[in-house]
Amino acid sequence: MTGTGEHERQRNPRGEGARLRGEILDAARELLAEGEPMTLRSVARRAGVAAPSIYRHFPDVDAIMAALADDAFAALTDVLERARAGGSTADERLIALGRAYLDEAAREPAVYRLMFGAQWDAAAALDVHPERAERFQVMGMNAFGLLVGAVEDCVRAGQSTSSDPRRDAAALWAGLHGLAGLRVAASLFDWPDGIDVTVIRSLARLTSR
Amino acid sequence: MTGTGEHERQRNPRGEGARLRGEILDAARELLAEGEPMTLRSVARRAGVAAPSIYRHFPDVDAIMAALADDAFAALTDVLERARAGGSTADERLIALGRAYLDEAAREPAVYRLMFGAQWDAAAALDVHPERAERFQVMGMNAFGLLVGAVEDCVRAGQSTSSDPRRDAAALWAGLHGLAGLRVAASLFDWPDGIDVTVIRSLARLTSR
DNA sequence: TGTACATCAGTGAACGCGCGTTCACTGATGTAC
DNA sequence: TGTACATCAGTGAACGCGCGTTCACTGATGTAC
Repeated sequence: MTGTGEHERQRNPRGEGARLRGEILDAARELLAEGEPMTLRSVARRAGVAAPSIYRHFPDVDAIMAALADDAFAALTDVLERARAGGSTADERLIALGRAYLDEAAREPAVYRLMFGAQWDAAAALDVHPERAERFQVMGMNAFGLLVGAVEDCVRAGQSTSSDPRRDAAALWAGLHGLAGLRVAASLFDWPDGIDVTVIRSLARLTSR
Repeated sequence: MTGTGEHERQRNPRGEGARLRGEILDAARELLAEGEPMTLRSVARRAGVAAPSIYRHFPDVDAIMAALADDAFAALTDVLERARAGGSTADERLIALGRAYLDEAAREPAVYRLMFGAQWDAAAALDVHPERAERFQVMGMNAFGLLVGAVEDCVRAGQSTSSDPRRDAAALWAGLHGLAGLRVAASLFDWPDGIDVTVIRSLARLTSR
């Protein structure tokens, strides 16, 4: 009994030290989701581990946040790619893509904010961690490429009047990002039903229905 | 000489103690703009004042942030109202309105994030400071009302095909919010020229040009 | 006109706390001989 | 098969620091008599 009543953590067996890494990330995600302050010590506490143990896996708290964002970018890209695969028509697929984006953002709003919330200013991050900033940019562009492709597909199928898919995909990205953010920030606002489809259809210039 | 080389602060004359309140807010705005940590002591330092002096004007740091947001909401509403007054046609006025929103957000992104960035979760804030949360909601709705009105004006003038101005104004709000946020967060992204007008025209369903 | 006093704006020192970081360590477990 | 040793996963105590908050205070200035 250590006095706190919490479960005694079992030390990981020999080859599996990396397991704690995952537990640290889970703990950080929990704190983020609960709006609790994220400090090295709070993460360690939540993970049920002494503070110095964090250093075996991360140089500092920022590295934990970066790892969280990395995972989240991968998950977002994955979700979007799967959404693009479903649906029978181009416009259905584009709408599914947009909704998947919104769902993924809503699933863990705090993590989404970490990715796109300008918590770490892009320009500043480029100075401090150029490789990290570049990786995020690449992952962001991959996701954006899926949007452009989906709009182009709709144009090709005669379901969008877009004359500049890249431009309209950028507008769509802004619309999705704004909707994702405002739905959290202005949760008391009475959002019209189907506002997500309204935004997607308008910005992608879909014609059907 | 106090050793730091900074200007010696002149104490305010008798009736003007409230002056420091403004200086504290300015200091907080500066720190926010620079991305510096905002603590009671850092604000006091920036204002050139001893830490306890803050208490004469604010009970805690959150109250300073709330005052900042209050001012910013007032400024936003003001800017939007003035934008609505200019322009000769309804659609010109709506576009001016949208651009004014974006300009105001870009002027002090950190303050804008304070207003709409879900830094303080609306639902939680409602528990802790009901009157503050309610005031923000009212001010947000005032600003939103201007958007709805501008879309309605365009419909009346035959310049928008919107059949549901409230819905389309909500979509427009999301688009503006997203554009404002992403332009800061993804500043390295190559945003197409005139993306702001593209978003406004699409979401407000403007017909002209 | 002079003076005692109240008020006002702001201070300096002190406190306890949680933080990040360091250090030498512990003790279980796999490995070499 | 037994045993010494290296490695690995994680710890506990300690440090200096900046934080929020309290307290009794200072000293200038307006006000009452």
